[in-house]
Amino acid sequence: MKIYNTLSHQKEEFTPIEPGKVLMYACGITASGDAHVGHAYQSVVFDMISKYLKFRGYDVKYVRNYTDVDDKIIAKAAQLNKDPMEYAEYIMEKTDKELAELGSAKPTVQSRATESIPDMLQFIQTLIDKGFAYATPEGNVYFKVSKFPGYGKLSRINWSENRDGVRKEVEPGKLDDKDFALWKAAKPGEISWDTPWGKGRPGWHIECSTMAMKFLGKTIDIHGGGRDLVFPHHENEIAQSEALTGQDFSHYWMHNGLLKVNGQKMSKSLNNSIYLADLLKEYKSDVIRFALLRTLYRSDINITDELFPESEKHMYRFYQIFKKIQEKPVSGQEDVTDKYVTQIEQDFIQAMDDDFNTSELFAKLFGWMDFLAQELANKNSPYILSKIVAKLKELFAILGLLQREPEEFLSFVRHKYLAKTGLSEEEILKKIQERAEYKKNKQFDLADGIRNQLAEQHIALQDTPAGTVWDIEL
RNA sequence: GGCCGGUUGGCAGAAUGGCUUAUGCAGAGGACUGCAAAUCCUUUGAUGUCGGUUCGAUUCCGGCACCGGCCUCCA
Repeated sequence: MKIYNTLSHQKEEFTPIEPGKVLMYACGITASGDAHVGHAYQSVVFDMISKYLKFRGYDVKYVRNYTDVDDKIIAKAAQLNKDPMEYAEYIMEKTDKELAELGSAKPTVQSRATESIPDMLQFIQTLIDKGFAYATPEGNVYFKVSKFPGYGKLSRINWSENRDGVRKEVEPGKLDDKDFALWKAAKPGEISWDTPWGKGRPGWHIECSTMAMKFLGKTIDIHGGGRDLVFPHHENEIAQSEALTGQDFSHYWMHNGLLKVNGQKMSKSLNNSIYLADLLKEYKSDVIRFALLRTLYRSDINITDELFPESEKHMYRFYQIFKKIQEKPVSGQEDVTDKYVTQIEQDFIQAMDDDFNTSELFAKLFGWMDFLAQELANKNSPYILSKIVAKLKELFAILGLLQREPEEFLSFVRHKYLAKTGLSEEEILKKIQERAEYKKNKQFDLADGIRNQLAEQHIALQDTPAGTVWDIEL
């Protein structure tokens, strides 16, 4: 299988360090606020990757961290007049719940920065001993970037020609403005840990390197995160890790794209975030995951007003097809069905093996769904449709899609829209009865009047051989 | 200013040195229907620009234009 490696800027054949095993680390969330859809994207992408690798037979160890101490958390907690650790704890619990509802499995190890402080201190001390880092009288410890020749290999940043845009922030004791903090001295009253350099707390980058090595080893197979982390976070992780061990930190670097809202970058500073909790109130996880995975994981996604509704429409149709198949008496031939099922799995693997090409996969999914719909209409279908559905459910569990009871999904959506119209099911059924009378008397104008009136409220009436039924109009 | 990425039909979004450039939405036509809707079937429509390499380029290379990201907290 092929994986796009940010280090080489191209797709590479994936070869793990140890055959059959994958060591993967993905940078998670700083617990400084509610999770937004960007966090959801990262979680969905790496969840999918780890599940697919497992499906392909790898023994996957996937570590994902929470940053539970940093400037933002301290600032936010102070603003709320809360203890920073308690505040971080609250955010992490909330986020865990939301991500679970989103359908992302817990990583093999979910680590927290504050649980690995001694490991970080040792990491930093070794860097100092090796001459890669220095402590300042203020109690900060910086990594000496000029000592690490490979600096910039991930982000291809070129310091000698990159002076203009750099923030010239005064940090006393820092020898070179490209050096970055491994350890930060605590301001009076701030949360801190005792160290040989004074009271302080970790710099941002050190925790990921430390935890990746602690749980996975000196060299790992895949390291990932959002693309906004390439520089400086991942570049700095490489520098400090490889300075420490003298070996490659990670063989493959994978970065998911970023989210935009109506064409504008979504960021903390612009304050235009869409929060996961709000999204989950409105949409089932299938809808969100489908929307996020329709494009390649490396691409940016622009969230428009149509993105989630359109995705919901597709999922509604898919579950409707599944439901009809559920209700259909089972018939068909094993051998013919098995052949089709095998083909589905082959096509699935072919798309996913190509750097997790979910876009191509969904193109095929639409084809499979069309096929099911066709065969559903075919009275003499030679296929055992429920068996095909079972295979689709098995495969799409990897993406966290189509796992629900169809009726659960359908009625959720139906009731959501019904609530918006203010109509009850009883009222609609009454109107259908009323209209049936008009129809019987061939008073089509009056019958159509009722139908149009309901249509305005996005309730569609459908005259079927079995009578008139209603459905929401998405 | 530096680095990176992008520019595919009305929109979204894959792929590819030639064979029909996916898929979804929208549009068109049809089946079905009292008429519709839903559903199903069929279908129109695109590779920013200028050069180069090549028998042949949307695809490879280079210039240009435009857009975006990063260089500062960020998934």
